[in-house]
Amino acid sequence: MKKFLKSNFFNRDARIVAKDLLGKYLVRKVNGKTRAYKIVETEAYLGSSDLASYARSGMTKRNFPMFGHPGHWYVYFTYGMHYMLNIVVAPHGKPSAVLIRGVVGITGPGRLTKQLKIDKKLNTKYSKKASGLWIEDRGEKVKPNSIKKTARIGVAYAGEWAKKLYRFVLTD
DNA sequence: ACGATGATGAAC
DNA sequence: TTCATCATCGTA
Repeated sequence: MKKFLKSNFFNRDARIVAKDLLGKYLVRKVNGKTRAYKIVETEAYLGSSDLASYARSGMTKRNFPMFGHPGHWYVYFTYGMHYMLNIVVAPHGKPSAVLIRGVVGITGPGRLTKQLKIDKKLNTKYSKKASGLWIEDRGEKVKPNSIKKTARIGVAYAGEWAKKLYRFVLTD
């Protein structure tokens, strides 16, 4: 049973979406080949008050997709080398997103985008088959006690926000 | 464990 | 113009 995740799934609090994405499948179609990757690591980034989020200092040329509609991809370039894959969540106008950090077999957000050939061409595209990148629920149950909550990675500068347990990892 | 990498945006 | 960053790879 495959169920395509629509915008109503993403139109919720970033923390809820981040947790619910564990065990779902990121599906990538490139050059006619379709592959599915089980999501095992995510991070939630909240609105403009979240000091760890790029939305912290208002809208910029890079972060504007976060202000768009839930269910759109937000791909940004960082450290001059890596693309990061996020899905825009929460109601329209509230700049939040979920960073997809890892899937089964691929650890790390930069490696994920490299292996799946994800770059800025997908930025602001809607998560659907026609975009070549979408998310499916394949009916797999996730046990609540197999979800680990930790602090987010690489955000030590964010004061109190750095301590919040907004990273979700599927441990089995 | 540490430096190089080098786009983007903020602070100066 | 300088500095730090939602990371990763090479070298040690």
